[in-house]
Amino acid sequence: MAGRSVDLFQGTLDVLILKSVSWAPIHGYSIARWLEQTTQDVLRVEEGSLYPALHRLEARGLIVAEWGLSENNRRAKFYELTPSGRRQLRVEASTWARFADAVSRVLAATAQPA
Amino acid sequence: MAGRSVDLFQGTLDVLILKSVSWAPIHGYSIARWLEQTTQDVLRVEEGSLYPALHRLEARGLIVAEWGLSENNRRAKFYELTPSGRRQLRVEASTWARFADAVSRVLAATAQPA
DNA sequence: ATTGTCTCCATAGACATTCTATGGAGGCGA
DNA sequence: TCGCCTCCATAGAATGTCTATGGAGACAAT
Repeated sequence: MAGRSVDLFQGTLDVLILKSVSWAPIHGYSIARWLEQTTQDVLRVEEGSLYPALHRLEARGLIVAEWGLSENNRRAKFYELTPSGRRQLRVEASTWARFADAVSRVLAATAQPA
Repeated sequence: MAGRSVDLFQGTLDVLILKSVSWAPIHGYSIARWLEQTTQDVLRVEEGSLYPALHRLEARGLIVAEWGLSENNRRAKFYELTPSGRRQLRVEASTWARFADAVSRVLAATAQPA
């Protein structure tokens, strides 16, 4: 059980993607690799989740895509944050922090009130 | 925006409930109140989510129910952890911790690797 | 040249969970 | 008796993630 990865909790993928594309244009496959690497394989994003998510974010105008060539000389779509996407990243990161803190408070509670 | 509550991320409700019932028999309505109170209204559990979740957990044998009378003299179903539920609480709490830590690591990252 | 492996994109379909909306019944106080 | 609060419950919609699958091109090895 020690090394298993964790299924994503619904709603977290978007903010993870927004963060991944917040520095420089990056393609989908690379996003997945970076997330796995950064989290030591705790977060594993399946392609069947990733690409629909990217399309959603693009449709909402939070990221924009452009075709290019990957490091390995392959056709790849590079995504980048729009200004609106950058605002959304801030919002969702702060929402996540509030939420995670609240859950932690519950799980750390040692007794219930009267 | 400051005081808004956060929709639950799918998958977190179970562990919150298991924790809520981990001390003494408690009924559904009271679970919702306790969660709101403990998280200063950040986590708000709707009844349409709560009761189905309780039934799910009961069906899985993680909690057991017994009818009783509430503090206000009303008919209420009191839930309690089973031994199997207590084990599950440990598992899910640890899964949550791993997950939350991984997400935090991503959101705190300041640069992407080569 | 052929084969295999890896990269990269993509879609379909199943599945689980949470939400909104709604209803009802009983206790209690005004 | 009227209204509010407590407590349980279900139906239906919406959403997002997963598994499974496919395809095509780059590159290395044989």
